[in-house]
Amino acid sequence: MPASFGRYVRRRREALRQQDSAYSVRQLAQRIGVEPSYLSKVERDEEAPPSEEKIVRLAGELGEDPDVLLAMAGKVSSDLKRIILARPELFSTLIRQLKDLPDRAVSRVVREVRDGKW
Amino acid sequence: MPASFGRYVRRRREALRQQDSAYSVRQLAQRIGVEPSYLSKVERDEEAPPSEEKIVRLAGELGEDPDVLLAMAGKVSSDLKRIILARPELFSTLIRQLKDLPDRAVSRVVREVRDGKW
DNA sequence: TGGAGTGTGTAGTATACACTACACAGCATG
DNA sequence: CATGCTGTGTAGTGTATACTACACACTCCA
Repeated sequence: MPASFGRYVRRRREALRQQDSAYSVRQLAQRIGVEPSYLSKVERDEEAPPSEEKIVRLAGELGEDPDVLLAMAGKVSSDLKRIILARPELFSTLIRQLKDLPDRAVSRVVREVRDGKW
Repeated sequence: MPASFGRYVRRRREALRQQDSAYSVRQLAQRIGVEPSYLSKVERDEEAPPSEEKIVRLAGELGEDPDVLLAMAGKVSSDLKRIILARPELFSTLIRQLKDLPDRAVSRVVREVRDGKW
């Protein structure tokens, strides 16, 4: 099973808290715009992960990649969705083709596209 | 604006209905597993599109690409989601890179990956 | 002319999502 | 010893999702 969202957030927050008292549940909750008790429950996986917007803000505060944090919450960023929805046949085919390729191969595609004259 | 989900389904169903009386609201609804009145409202865009499962069955009945029909409903197939969620950094980067490339270029990537020795 | 099939209107429901509001106990420190 | 901060428990809320159940009017045709 993948590391749970809440557990992961709690670890990150507590790590930052060592250096910076601004990372209490209360203060962090305030900065991302939720109630402390809610964040507390989320961190203990007693509540489901919050909305995309809050997760993105959380990622910002924790210095994490929003896409990765969203993934831990089982969500795909809505901007990625929009890209796929704009050309569903193309992207569906491509993504399914890449499904079983190793990371190295996918990375290579990423690089080729970035550098390339496609 | 994109063709609405309901309108599109209705057109498809009515087209098939010309040749085959099995494409009444009632019969089609039964085959996909919903109430006729619900399908009727969906087709008139009075109700939001149904769940992924029903849309996939609908696509099957109408001879449409499930991914395309799902896209019209603003949904990304859950199996695609799972693929992305398994490797969020990689797929997020790739998809964003492909965002502004023309269809031709994306198709080319699709072909290269299909044929290629990646 | 009545029985089957057509689409549709009204009303209601169960579940999930994404939270808030408030209270409370424990610790620390000035 | 009280003030302030820590995390957390309980209860409730508004909105969306994804439908069902039933009834009604109309048309076709045997």
